[in-house]
Amino acid sequence: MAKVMAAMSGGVDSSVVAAILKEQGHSTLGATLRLVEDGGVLSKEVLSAWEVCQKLGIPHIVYDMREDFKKEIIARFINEYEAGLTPNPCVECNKYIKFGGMLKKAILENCDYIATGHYSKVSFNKETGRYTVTRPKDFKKDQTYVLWQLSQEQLSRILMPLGELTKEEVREIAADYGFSSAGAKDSQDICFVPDGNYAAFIQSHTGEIFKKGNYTDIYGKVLGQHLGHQCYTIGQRKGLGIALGKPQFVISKDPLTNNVVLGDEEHIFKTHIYIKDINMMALEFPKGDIACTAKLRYSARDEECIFHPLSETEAVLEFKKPQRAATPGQSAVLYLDDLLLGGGKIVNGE
RNA sequence: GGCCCGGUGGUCAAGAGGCCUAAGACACCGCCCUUUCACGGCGGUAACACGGGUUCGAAUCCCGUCCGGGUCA
Repeated sequence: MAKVMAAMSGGVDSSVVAAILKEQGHSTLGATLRLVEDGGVLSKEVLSAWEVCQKLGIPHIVYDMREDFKKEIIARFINEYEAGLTPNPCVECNKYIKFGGMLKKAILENCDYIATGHYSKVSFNKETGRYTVTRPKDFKKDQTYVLWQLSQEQLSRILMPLGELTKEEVREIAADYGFSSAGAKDSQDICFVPDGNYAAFIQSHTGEIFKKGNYTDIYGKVLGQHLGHQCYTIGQRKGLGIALGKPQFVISKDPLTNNVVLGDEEHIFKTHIYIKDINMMALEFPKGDIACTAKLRYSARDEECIFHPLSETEAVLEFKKPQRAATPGQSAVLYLDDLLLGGGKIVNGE
């Protein structure tokens, strides 16, 4: 049996992970990360995780990773918005924090593995000699999208037991153990922006006050004023605060001129999406085209496309059907059926 | 100043005496969805500029006030 560190957020999923590991006979310890300025070491999340560990009779450790989180995640998040991009903080957090800093801590504790409550499967393919991620049993909860940046080294030390379970089953297990989180809601906004107002977060964090700018139509005609390009993302409809008689969507935005272009939804469908910073997981970086599927947002469906490599880190995705709102900064994640091939960051689409 | 138009919810806009306890669209708000930002689904708030008339009955007709726009010296 192995020694495993369970990443415990205090929620249902990670609590059940700890329970399963213990049940399987692994030498298990729970670990909770302090990432943001919150209720301190006695925050609700930490207490909940501690309580679960008490019930299971396993050790519980709290790691203070606020500095790393601030440097790697929050700073990057802010910089990307300022640059006119729409960041994916959860993807970065997995790469740098959960399977970065935390994995290092686990190794220091002589753990063989780190386990998380992601709904995804990790396995080793003997034929290719590579570790792979595949979609979970509960396809509705599929979280493979946020894992595309992980390296082989990281994957070799990761367990994701919830890949074999449905959310309902997880809740039942939690209830059986009497975990207080069993019935808790599982959705949330950006974890470091609890009220969901990321624009206010950036401004209070940097002391900056966003400059108002112009909404224009696709021909450049000024339609009205907006609150700063950072407040919008491609494809956005709600929250524009401007009445034009029909639904209007953000077509594009420019951080330099602070212009936000609005128009009909048809203008945001593109077939060719350029991506960069590609990480291939299930295979070596391909030399030629690959037919696969790709999804451009966490809660989007993956759609058929051809992956045309341009360099070792760049490619063009050519979709059969035009895709809605390919957004610079967001992740494009590639699949072959249920297998996560890898992914990249969207540069633009046309 | 004279004359002429027009003033309906946050915006645009139906309405031309009873069918209006006032349509619709967009916006806004709430809930759901969601480990990103978004999309989406469902629901909700909200108006006849003001004061007098006419009429059984007025957002709709008349008069005045106020406010816009135009026009004439």
